Amino acid sequence: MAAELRERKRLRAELESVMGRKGLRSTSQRRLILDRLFEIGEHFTADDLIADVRQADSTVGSATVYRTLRMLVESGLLQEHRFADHEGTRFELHVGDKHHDHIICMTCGKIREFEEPLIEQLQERVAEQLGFKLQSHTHQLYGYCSDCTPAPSKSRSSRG
Amino acid sequence: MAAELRERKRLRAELESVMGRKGLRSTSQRRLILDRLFEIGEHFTADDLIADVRQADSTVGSATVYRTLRMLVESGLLQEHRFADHEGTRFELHVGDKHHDHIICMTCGKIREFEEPLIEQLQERVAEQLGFKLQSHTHQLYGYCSDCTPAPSKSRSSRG
DNA sequence: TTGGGTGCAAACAGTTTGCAAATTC
DNA sequence: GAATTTGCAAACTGTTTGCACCCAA
Repeated sequence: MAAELRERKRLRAELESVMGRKGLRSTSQRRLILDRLFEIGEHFTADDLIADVRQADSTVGSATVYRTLRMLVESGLLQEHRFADHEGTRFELHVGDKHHDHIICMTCGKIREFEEPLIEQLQERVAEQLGFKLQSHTHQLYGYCSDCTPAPSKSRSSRG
Repeated sequence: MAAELRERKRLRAELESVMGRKGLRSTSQRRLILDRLFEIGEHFTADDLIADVRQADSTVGSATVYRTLRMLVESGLLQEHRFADHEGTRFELHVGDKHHDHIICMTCGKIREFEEPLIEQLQERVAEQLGFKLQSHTHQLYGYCSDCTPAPSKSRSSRG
């Protein structure tokens, strides 16, 4: 969609301004990393991004990519996720105030997003009942997508 | 509660039987690890357990504890959690079919449990709508408990 | 010119693994 | 006695850090 493209441009502009304000410099590495990152889009790992960046410039060090990722997370432009139990951290562009959670296929690893305002409401209520001021949450569903049959055995129960 | 004690005994018995069936042996290390694990109860890390076990027997190797933990997770007796983004894995006894999720205080780290059947229902519906067969989920809320004031700055948005 | 940024290699945390010796069945 | 389990140390994965050099502002 065109809206998404516009959104990306806005994000990039916003980022430039954030970096400017913080006195962070615009280097060729950072520009390249951002290009690739906006291209990949969603749910990539640091390794994914490193490989991708190195295809364009094999001299970029992984530390630079890690440092840039951390900077972007701290600037609020990226979100970190730790999906299924032993995968590494995955990153995702944090677009405006829009919020969604994820459902992940246990066979093929496909990740779909969902929004459910009712769940969010209930979360507020639960927090309130326990005397907490809710700030954020993580919520992932795991299952089998329509393309995948359940793995033969290994029944799984929910983990909260 | 007495019910909990009974439940522990049942769990232990169940475990013995599972181990028996799998041809796993009952060693002094495993018995000690189980004792301490049932004592600690919930939301402990591998390190917590290792320290605790070593207080009783300083010769137990950490590999043994890790191996035992993995065995217990695979037997379905323990659940693994990865709470806030950069903490290590935490373990919890998996009691029967009872299920709960967690809310974590961002200041003091306190963990409270909650159950919300409506949320579980909505999760089913969401999965169905996306063509997934739901198998499990992780769901954590983050906020400030009644004993803790919000940290001065650092506003946080939700992460799914 | 000067502070931030870079690549490299080493450090790091948490966890797993190879192996010879010890233990359980 | 055969097979499993152990402790140790080394390996491994994902990530961070120290440092000398480099470069954008």
